[in-house]
Amino acid sequence: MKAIRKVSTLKTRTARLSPEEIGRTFRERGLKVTPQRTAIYQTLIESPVHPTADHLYTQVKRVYPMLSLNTVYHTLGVLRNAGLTHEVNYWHDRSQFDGNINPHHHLICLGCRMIQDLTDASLDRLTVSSVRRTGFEVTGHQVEFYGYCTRCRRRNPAAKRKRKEWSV
Amino acid sequence: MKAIRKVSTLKTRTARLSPEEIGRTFRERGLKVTPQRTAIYQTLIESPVHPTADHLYTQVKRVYPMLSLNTVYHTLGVLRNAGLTHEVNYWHDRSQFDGNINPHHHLICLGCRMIQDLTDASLDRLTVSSVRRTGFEVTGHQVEFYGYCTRCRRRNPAAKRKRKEWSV
DNA sequence: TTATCTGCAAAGGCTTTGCACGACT
DNA sequence: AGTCGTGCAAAGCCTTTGCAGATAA
Repeated sequence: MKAIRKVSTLKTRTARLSPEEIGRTFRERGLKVTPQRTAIYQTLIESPVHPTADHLYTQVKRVYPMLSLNTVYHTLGVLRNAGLTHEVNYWHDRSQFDGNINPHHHLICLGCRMIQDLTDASLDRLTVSSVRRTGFEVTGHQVEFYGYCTRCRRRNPAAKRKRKEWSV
Repeated sequence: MKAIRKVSTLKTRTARLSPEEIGRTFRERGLKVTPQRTAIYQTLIESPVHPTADHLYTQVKRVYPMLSLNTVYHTLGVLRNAGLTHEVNYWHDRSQFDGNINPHHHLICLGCRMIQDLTDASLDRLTVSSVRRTGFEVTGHQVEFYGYCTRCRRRNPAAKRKRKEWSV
């Protein structure tokens, strides 16, 4: 596989939605509309940095000084369950280690959290030409495939699957 | 880009090294050779599941009942600094959220931990044919490019870079 | 011998849970 | 009115730090 030549874009600023649009989004998904929740979501989608809970807390607290960190966590959980946000590092609750130091990729089961190595020379050669223009120096890359392993599929077919809190 | 047709392999069992080979590996890198360390590393590289610290602790404790969890963490840190292991989810110390729910990929700065969105239709279409044979049902995927952002490169050129504890 | 490793204990940081009050539908 | 959200507090979990004794080079 050669370098990817298709158009790709780096997003430096995300969507800006009005509070009204956010309220509509919430109601569509059956979420109550509150000022804190609206502010947290707005801050999240406008942030270019994939903020932490504490980051959002600090930002939104400027507008709502009574805000508690707990509410931020709770709200993020609600947004996640509603499919309005993803956790970038959703396995944050524990570190996992990989003794394979050769380039490789991962198959990640969303059911049982199993991570399996995938070796594929084509994936090893992925590049994105547009990145070079941005000044970002790429030193490596890795592809993650998400899904369900055989055992989890047997135990829990797609039809009856519940969205796990850590799913993407 | 079409489905990748090159040979790819799923690793179900990892390397098996003798204690002597492990000892040599350690000495080559200036690490002391101890029974616990050898056992932890051997368990790590033989594990197909990308174990957690606790997982390794439980396993190795069967052979060395006096083993402490602290030693496992310390050893993993040493192995990581020596380049003998990577942390799969090296941002485990905090959750980060992404308000962009469209398919996209990430540029991750190992210097400042910045995560930037990368939209690229070609990357969106990646598939690995060999996965289908294994019974793993892929529901999504994502590419992570690691490296250094412009600011970190200016502040800390490649030549003087120290390996951060969270680097891959 | 000397640097470093191990194990115990305690601390630290982030996240979740429980509960009462308040707000949204 | 009823359900759900918010804020405070406390607990929980994982990981790191500090230190004394033990071990490898």
